[in-house]
Amino acid sequence: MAEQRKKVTSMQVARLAGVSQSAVSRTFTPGASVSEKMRRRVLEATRKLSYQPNAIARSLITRRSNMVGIVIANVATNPFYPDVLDALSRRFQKHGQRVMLFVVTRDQNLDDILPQLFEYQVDGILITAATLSSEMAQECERLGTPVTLFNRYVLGTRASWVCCDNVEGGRMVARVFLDAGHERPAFLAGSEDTSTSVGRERGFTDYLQEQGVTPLREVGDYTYRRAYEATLRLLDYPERPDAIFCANDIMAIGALEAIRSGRGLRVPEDVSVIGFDDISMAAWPSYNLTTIRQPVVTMMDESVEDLLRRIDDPEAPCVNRLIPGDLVVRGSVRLPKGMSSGWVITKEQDHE
Amino acid sequence: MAEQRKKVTSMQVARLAGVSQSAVSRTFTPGASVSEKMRRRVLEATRKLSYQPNAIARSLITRRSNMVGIVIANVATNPFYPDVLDALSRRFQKHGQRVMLFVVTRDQNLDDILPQLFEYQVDGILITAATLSSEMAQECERLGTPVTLFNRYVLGTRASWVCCDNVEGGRMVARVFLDAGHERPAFLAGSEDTSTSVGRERGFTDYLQEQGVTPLREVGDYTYRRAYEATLRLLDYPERPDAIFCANDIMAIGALEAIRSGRGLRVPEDVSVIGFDDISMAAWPSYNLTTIRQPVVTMMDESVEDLLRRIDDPEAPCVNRLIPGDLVVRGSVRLPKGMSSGWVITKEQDHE
DNA sequence: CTTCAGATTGCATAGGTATGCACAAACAAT
DNA sequence: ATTGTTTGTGCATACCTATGCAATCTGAAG
Repeated sequence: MAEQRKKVTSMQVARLAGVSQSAVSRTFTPGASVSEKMRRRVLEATRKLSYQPNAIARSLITRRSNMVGIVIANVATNPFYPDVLDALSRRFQKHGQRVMLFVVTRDQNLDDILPQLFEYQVDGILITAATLSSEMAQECERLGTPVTLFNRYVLGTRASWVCCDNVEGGRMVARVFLDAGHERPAFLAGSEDTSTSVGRERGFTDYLQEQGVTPLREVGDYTYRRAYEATLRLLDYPERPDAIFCANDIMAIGALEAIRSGRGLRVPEDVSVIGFDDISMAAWPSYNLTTIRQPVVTMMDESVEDLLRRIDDPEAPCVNRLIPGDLVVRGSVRLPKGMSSGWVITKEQDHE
Repeated sequence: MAEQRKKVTSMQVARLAGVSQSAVSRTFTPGASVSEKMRRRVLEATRKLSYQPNAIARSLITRRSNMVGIVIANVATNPFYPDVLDALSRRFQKHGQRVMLFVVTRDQNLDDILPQLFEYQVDGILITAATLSSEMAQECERLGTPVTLFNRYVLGTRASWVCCDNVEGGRMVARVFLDAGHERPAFLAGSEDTSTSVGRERGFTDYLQEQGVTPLREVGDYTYRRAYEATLRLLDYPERPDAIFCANDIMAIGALEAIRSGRGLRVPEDVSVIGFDDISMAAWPSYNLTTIRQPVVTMMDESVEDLLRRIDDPEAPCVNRLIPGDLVVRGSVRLPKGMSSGWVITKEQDHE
């Protein structure tokens, strides 16, 4: 095998096989019309030259890059998202789409990220844990690039979104707290500007208000550290809270650590804690965290399926899905009568 | 602004501005020769049409895709890697390289992944936590695509690698155990086929053997769950180990949980535990894990810098860097005389 | 006014592949 | 043998941008 520095092209393969360049192309195009004999000759020459089709050139002419953009935030701070990224990316790979990845910070503006995706002619964009400005949504629409939001939503734009029902999740938590006899619940918010934190808070607070209770409140910014500090502040209130709902699990774990190690209190005897997500750490014995489980598999299935469908058919309608989460009962919460640890309670079920 | 479904090209911009297509191209090529007047006219037309250069077409002619491939394993099972992915991807973005991501399983063969990267003409490849077959290494070399391995190494191929000094890390751990008076150390291996686990074990075991001690051994496969189970087995040995070195932190945490919650023993009174990586969870009060800190910032800086350099200059030599890690002393280990929790001990320092 | 250097611009082509179209070949049905 | 049908092949072109080269322009020096 000769030393070849230059890239080998379909033309060279064609020459070696004594056929036209079209024949080579067709050999690598599924469904194209090629005789078995020709295919064999082409593949033989391909092997000899170690030819590799050039996807860039193909994309240029087919106007299909077979790349999707994934934009994701919090990948390093919230264990929920590595799981999501892993699974999403595998699903796309399986369907023959390569992934162009952009890692952003939560507050970063996507207005300088999306243009880069457009430059590379991605077939679709999946945005996770970040928000789409309405100008950018409009730009996507103008270019005909489908966008799907995972765990965020936007109204009034032609974008799909798949989201856990945060409001209902918040309500479920409030109800458990009250049913267990807690009197001074608190909410530990994530990032103020995220629809997830806002939704979870609204469900939680609304339900409590309906029952005449007003929760305390601190902000943990969706990080372990800020949640730890915020929890210490909560515990120093004159009327110390006896139950804390944290807007995600990683904050709930920060809260647990602060309660036990920072203030020497016990969970759930002194303070109950409930989180949101059901990351795998939540089940570890040290935390044994009660939480709202995001229906993450369904969410991923639906968002990937939606994006692929809209790539194939630009006229396909957008999907807006709100999927309920389940309450997973573990040891970090004082139990209401008739409820046991290990239960998984869905919205429909009643537990009284 | 008119409804335009079709993609707008540099040709249309040129027409509107009354200039040649070359002028448009030069306007968007840094360092090209364009007068200020012309540039203004082109930008004006660009704005009017919302023109966006097509990176695919550009790549085709420049033979530079400005994309690097990142191949990563374990992203969902080991919190160390989301951190790495996050940081690597940001670094590449900052240097104007887009990231094409492939998430693989540890044991997955890269032989069907790398060709996909070649198809897309990536300028370079960074492989993390996965191994490169020698045929593939050769293929990369033939194509002139630089490859850098992060936390793995291969010998005898033209690939760079940047790696923590696993052997030396293992030795440091062995030494701490013996200095603290432990008599029945054990090693909890990661995946048998990874150079990281093998290296850490060799350093650990060799040092112990030199001192006449043979450690027990189980396999935790680099996952929390398997490590939990493996630790239970270790603890059931007739001669129960009094110190366990886990090949990474997530396994060490699994071990801690198994020791405490699974068997009701105390750490470090009954069993000392040391991990490897220093993920952020290691510092959480519940674990307070002594560990070998991977010099991850240096490792990332060097591997990114290496890859970018070799992209710019194909003749640049490969880099093979073995960077020592530091021992971070926390509460999960019985302390040798004269050593305190909170210390960070580097290889050079002596601690006796 | 002439000359010349330097800056700017357009022309034409290249980069590697896919595909419509026309044509050829093979084959079946009369 | 003739016609019609199906299948396979090649030619030529399109996709969109970057760039070498020649042509033109600008302005300063002589």
